Amino acid sequence: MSQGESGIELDTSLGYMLKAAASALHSALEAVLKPLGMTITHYSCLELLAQRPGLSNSELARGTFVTRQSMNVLLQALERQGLVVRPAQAPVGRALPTELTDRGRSQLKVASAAVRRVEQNMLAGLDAGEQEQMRRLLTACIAALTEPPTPAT
Amino acid sequence: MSQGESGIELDTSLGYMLKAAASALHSALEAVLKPLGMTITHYSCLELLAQRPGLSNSELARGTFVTRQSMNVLLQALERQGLVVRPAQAPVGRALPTELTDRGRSQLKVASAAVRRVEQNMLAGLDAGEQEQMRRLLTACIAALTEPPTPAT
DNA sequence: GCCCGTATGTCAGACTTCTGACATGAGTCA
DNA sequence: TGACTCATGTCAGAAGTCTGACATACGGGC
Repeated sequence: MSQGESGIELDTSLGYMLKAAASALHSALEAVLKPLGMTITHYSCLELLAQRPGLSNSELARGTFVTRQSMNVLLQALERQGLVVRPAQAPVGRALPTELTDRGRSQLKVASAAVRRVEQNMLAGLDAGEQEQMRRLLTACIAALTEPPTPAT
Repeated sequence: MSQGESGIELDTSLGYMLKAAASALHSALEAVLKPLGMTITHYSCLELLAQRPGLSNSELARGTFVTRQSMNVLLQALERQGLVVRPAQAPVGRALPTELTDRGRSQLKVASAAVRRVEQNMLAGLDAGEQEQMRRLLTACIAALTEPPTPAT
């Protein structure tokens, strides 16, 4: 069980554990959203639009961690289903501000409740202090990965 | 900026932050592995085999968080490239124990070093205590998501 | 012994996301 | 004004992963 010290120790590697946690969350979300006829990206897009109405295709893509091409495909589907609307012409530049329809808002309401239950379940064993600590740690990781590779101080 | 209190607050949602962190890590890993001609799943498979030689297709799939069908496609490719080997016949049951070849080990060595650098960069701002705390928190989240949905105590 | 449930390996097709490419519009600067 | 850069929307094709299905092998209960 211990013959490869040159590699990364999977059982304690935070990178691996981060992937494991994200994967577990992904599966749990998929399980509750599937009965509602929604995918995770589908839900994420609606949730994002509810909190920040008028986001463009590219902005939605960044917020849901997919490419703008993928988001474009999804938005066209959501538009066909009457869940979101986009103006035929851009008011400024090329960006098309997207808005939720009543139908989109009502679908989101059900999904959002289900997602919130999953998140609360995930955090059931953590008190407020631990949750705040976790926010701190994740924020630090994101910043370190996003910012310049290795800024020599 | 604040008109939707019915949904999940994205800026503080640990579910969203978890996804953001995993996405940032994914991008960073992709960036260092691509020049080596490897994908993340490709690398994960090799790393897993280095630490636990003889894992079967299904076990590798679980360890890398993909389906066994996807892992099967990958394993066939790795076999063609001479990075892993599998016996033609199963020694017991149907499971085929997979092993790294010398070529696989040598490719992994380079990739593993690059991945370790990314992980260390991610954790650069965290001391040993904070890293241990993060392990605890992530483990708790995984357990809560994996175990029974909501066991009433 | 025999049936059944579970786990595995594998093939085939569909779906999702990605990469590559192109055109449009805004801003900067000479 | 004109050239350049950057961001955006969109189309087309490629790559990766998933779902569905089937055959095989082990183990338990009858």
